[in-house]
Amino acid sequence: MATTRLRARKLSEPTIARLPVYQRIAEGWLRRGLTRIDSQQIGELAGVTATTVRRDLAGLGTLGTRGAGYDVNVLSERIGEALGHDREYDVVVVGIGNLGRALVNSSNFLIRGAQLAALYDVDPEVVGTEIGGHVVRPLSDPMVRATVGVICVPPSAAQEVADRMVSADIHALLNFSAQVITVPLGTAVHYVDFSIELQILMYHLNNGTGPLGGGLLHSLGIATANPLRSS
Amino acid sequence: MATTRLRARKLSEPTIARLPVYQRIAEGWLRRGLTRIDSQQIGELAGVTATTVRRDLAGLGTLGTRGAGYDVNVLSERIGEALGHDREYDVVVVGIGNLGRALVNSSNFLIRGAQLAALYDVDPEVVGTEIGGHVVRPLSDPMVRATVGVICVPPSAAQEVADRMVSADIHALLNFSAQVITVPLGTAVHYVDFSIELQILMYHLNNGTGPLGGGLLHSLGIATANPLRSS
DNA sequence: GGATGTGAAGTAGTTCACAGCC
DNA sequence: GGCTGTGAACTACTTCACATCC
Repeated sequence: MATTRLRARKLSEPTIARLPVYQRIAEGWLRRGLTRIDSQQIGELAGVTATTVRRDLAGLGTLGTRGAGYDVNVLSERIGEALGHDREYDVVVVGIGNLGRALVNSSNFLIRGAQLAALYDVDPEVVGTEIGGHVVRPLSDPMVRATVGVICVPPSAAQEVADRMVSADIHALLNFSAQVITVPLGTAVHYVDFSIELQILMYHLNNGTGPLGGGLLHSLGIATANPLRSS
Repeated sequence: MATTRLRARKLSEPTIARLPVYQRIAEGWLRRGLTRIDSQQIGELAGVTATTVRRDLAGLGTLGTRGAGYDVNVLSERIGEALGHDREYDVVVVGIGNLGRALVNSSNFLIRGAQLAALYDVDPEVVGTEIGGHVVRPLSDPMVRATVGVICVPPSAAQEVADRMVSADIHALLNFSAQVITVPLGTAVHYVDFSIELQILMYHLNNGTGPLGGGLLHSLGIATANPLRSS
């Protein structure tokens, strides 16, 4: 076997969450014409220590050069490989309100192998309109084949939409509704909840602790989302 | 000193991120007319173990009843206190595109003490229109007094907006733009990045690991956002 | 010289297992 | 009997410190 492919050393969950940030930083430097970066610089931009950066990157194999840091091109490429960006992921979005529209139109959402497969909504005003190069379909239509389902509907409709997606053999859901949903084992649900971020910020404001207070040098920010398992 | 008020046992970061979820669960039961819940049930709904739930809640003082679980009313109230929901937080939102609109109109964003103070945008088409009961102001206007600033502008404008907010004495920022920003020490920045959630999902899809694979019983979901410190 | 990559140490968070109370 | 609250054990992640290589 070649030594290059399949270095599937399994990455830790915190590492996986940081890699996209490092990649974005690398691309930023690339755009500005810079070719090398060191762990110290990445760390400052990402808000973590240089050691953490090095350990995270070491998990992808040897990709730095002792004494000279990392080549931003190599860096970006290897992170992409590790995260599986060389594959294509078909994404369906259900619920084309402001949020759904924001996601579809964002230059930052459907990237890195993720491509839009279809849009659905129930509102007759919205169905038939074209957004992001796709005509919005009625939710009553059969659901197209896809790998990832994005739920942007009001809480009351979230479970039903999730059920439809699971029936359509979609086993990775991104749920933006403030609604805990239940799915069969083997289906992954990631929750994105803006209000939780806000609440965490409020807690720290209220307590003078954490990222706010003067104390800490590297204010490690906090992530949120919430998981679920099946019944 | 009284034993009740100011049980400021400092909570761990993961705990803080889970409390809003527990609270939402409690309110869901309340709405359905149920009055008691146990750690097992909360855990199943939140996607964590019962032990974790109990340890999290123990941090708020004694609020359960041995043998009988938790009173959902008390639960919701105490979590609210712990997170500082009894105070009011003025929020300004800059960038009233689809995302800004989605946030302001969401029934889930400006809750629990957070209240909208002002909206800003640069687009003359948008300035002057009314959204969520507030007239959108031009960004050139002086920034109102507020506790939290929400950044929903394109990446290229993010740093400038952040600078404006910091000048206006806003020290807690929620950044939805895919742009790493720099702020003085003492200012907290939380990043919300949809694409990172999607990328984490893609990683797991690609590796059959984590929340997806059959193995784990409680698929612990993963949070994202990213922190930063100053220069 | 300078920055990576990594054993070893330290810290934080989770899970076990059970005593304590209703 | 049942479920909470918690010391003790364990696991995971981070940080230190330095040998290693360019």
